[in-house]
Amino acid sequence: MLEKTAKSWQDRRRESARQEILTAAWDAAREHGLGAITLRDVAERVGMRAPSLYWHFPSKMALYDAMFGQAWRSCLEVQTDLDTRLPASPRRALRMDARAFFDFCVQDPVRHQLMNQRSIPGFVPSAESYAPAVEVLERFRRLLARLGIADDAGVDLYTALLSGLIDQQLANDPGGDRWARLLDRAVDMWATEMNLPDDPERLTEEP
Amino acid sequence: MLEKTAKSWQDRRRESARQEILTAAWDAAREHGLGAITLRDVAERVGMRAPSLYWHFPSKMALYDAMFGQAWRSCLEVQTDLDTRLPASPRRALRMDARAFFDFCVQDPVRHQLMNQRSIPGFVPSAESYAPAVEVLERFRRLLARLGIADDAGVDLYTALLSGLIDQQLANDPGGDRWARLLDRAVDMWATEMNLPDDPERLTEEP
DNA sequence: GTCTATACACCGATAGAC
DNA sequence: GTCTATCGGTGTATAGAC
Repeated sequence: MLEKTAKSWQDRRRESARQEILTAAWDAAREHGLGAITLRDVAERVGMRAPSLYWHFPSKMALYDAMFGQAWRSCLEVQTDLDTRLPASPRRALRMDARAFFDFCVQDPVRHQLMNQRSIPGFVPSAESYAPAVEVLERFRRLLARLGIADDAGVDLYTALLSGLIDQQLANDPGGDRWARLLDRAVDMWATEMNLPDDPERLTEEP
Repeated sequence: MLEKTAKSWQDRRRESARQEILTAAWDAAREHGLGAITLRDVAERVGMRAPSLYWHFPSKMALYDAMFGQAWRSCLEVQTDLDTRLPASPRRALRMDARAFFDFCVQDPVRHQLMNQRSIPGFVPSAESYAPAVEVLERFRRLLARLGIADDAGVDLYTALLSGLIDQQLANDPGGDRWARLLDRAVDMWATEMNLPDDPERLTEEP
């Protein structure tokens, strides 16, 4: 059992090196733009030469892929941490959930670009890196199911609304709150469209 | 007077060359991705060498900028052409207007990426190229004003909703209609939020 | 005026020495 | 593991052909 999970000294050292490279890559992306990362720049930030990175990552795309997975795993963690703290009121729970996702995305524009836009030509996330993204959406579906909403089209409408607010905020008012302050109103508008009861604590009950 | 507007033979020839290069650039972008355009590829498509492009465009960014302006001018043309054909019913007018914009964006993913996402590191549209984009939004504000809506926050909510539907359609169901078929429902949801009357032909009249 | 040839610095990636 | 050396390809500047 231990042999399976325990990591050797080499493995941990290797993992730490990978992590250092990833951090440097995020820094480079935030400084010069996601699509403007260069391996020479990343290598210099960790005190290496560019070819040495190839021992840790098989290609530049693999580096992007690791960043993608890291971002979505971080997002999933934020969302699951929220599960225990959601209020009983459906609308208030929705508002808090939306706010958490909105803030997470707006907080790091470059991360959001990698997570939610296909802007790197030729980059396609691996199944492993994509898994936490699927899990985030699945978790949200379960939340809605608990609120009595199982309308798939309604969920699609919600994702469009939320991602639209995030994109507009980042594209047209970065650092501001012009769309951030519309979030509650948007969620309520959608909740009304979904026939979610207005305020009471209890969930809707189908006849 | 004629001297002012008429174009010399050289000007027209130059304009035609620029247009040929732009078309080749669009082709290259659709084939390899917007951010993966190379000047050598574009030049080859028009039967030139890469450095020759520099007589027509001062830089690669200027090429992107011309494409950006072309895309938004085309979008503005589609929208203004619509003005004369909008139905009297506010909701039906809104639905038709939204559909025209949605279709225009979804019809060409690469064009949409250039118009509405900041995915090319270092590219910032010039004031001249940005002007028709502003005009499209202004025209929409005027349309809403005619419908009795002057709520700026409401307009922001609308742009978020519409752009969100477009992005989701392109990102998660390219070539399909999973979000396209939600468009009317979304517009109606927003119209209700804006207290737009349900069906009658006449516009709302403020006291 | 319109384009080509040449050149340069930088890119991702590979081979092989240590 | 990390290095040096190197490859083909990139955007771009410039000199000069016609």
